[in-house]
Amino acid sequence: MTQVKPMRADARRNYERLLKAAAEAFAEHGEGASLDDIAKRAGVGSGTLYRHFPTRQALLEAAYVDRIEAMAARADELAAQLPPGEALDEWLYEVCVGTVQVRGMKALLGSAVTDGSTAALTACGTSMKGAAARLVEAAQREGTLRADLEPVDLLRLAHGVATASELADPRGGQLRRYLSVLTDGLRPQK
Amino acid sequence: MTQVKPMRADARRNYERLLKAAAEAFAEHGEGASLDDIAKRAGVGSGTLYRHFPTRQALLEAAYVDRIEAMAARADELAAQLPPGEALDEWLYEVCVGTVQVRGMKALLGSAVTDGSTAALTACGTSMKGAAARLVEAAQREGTLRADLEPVDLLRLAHGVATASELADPRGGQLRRYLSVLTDGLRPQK
DNA sequence: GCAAATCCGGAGACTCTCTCCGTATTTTGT
DNA sequence: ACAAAATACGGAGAGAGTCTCCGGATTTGC
Repeated sequence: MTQVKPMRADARRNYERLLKAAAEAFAEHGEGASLDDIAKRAGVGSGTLYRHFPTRQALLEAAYVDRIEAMAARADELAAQLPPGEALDEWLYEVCVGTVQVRGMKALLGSAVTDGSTAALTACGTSMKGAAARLVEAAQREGTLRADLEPVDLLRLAHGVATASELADPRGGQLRRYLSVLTDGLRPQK
Repeated sequence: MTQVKPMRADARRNYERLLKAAAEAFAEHGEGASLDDIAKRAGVGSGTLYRHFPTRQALLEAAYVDRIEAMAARADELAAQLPPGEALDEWLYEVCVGTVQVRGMKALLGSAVTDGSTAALTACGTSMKGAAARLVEAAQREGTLRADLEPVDLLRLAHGVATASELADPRGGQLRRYLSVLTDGLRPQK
């Protein structure tokens, strides 16, 4: 699923530089980092940036695919070593931590689970939904997760908890407490 | 707690016009509406806008105080006609609906419950926290609400649920379902 | 090595925010 | 009623970003 035609050498070089510059800039200034500034850091014209990454989302995603894939992979690790319900809880926690700690991640994960967004069919959205689906199915089978929720619902709710926790403390000090409300609410009620 | 010195006549007139224009613009374009455009709609120079409302938050708050106060008052109405736990649930639902339906409200309520924000001590923040506090205390006394949550925590969590629900559907179609996860999680667990 | 294909750069047109200060309006004092 | 003092107005313009456009530079294929 790589380029049909391989990229021209200079194009590939600039692409890589942009990715590196973007990662730095997003880490430093958050999702709102200046795009022209990223181009400058990469030693590239702004036209080049916009050609490779037509939207901020596209750049954000390209800069963070690795982390996203790691998160998704982590779901299976947890599934292998914990009972389904606990695996899900722990995974949601880790997702929230990533959302809160990695600047720019929130916007990316948010748009990945936004219904109707053109970004809905992005790679990272697919990975995360897939990972969530595996945990969700197991937990529902086990009976420790309400049956009326789909994988994407959990991702959205986790996003909401991360948001709430940022209101209290940008560094996530309240995350565990807020998340526990969510995880309690995820259990089937008698 | 009105102006110490009464405002000059033209100042008051412009203030009112700005408020009306702002309400329209926020309703139309959301919290990000152009401020210069609001000034233009009001038939006023941009300097005048910034003099009356130094920040976007200030304008947002001034434009929506009424609604916020109504929300806060609604808490007491509900408390008077429902058992504490249900009153709280219903109030949270109404707050979320307002958050989702009234464009610009989300930003306002969000900053009102943000710790460390200078906006933390705004009038609307105070009203909402006060209203929440009354419901929370009653519900905790009754034993239908976890003891480890403060009023402001609930406002933040509601904000998170509203956010999650917007990811699914900007018109709030999933709000009830998502909120039910929160309200279930708010019960003390055995 | 050369033509064709591809990609680059950055000027520039827009949009938005926010400040500054000469000018205009209102209020006050008599 | 009128001048002086107090107060408020307005909009030009600086600054920061976004995003496009296309003449010119690079790379590739042969």
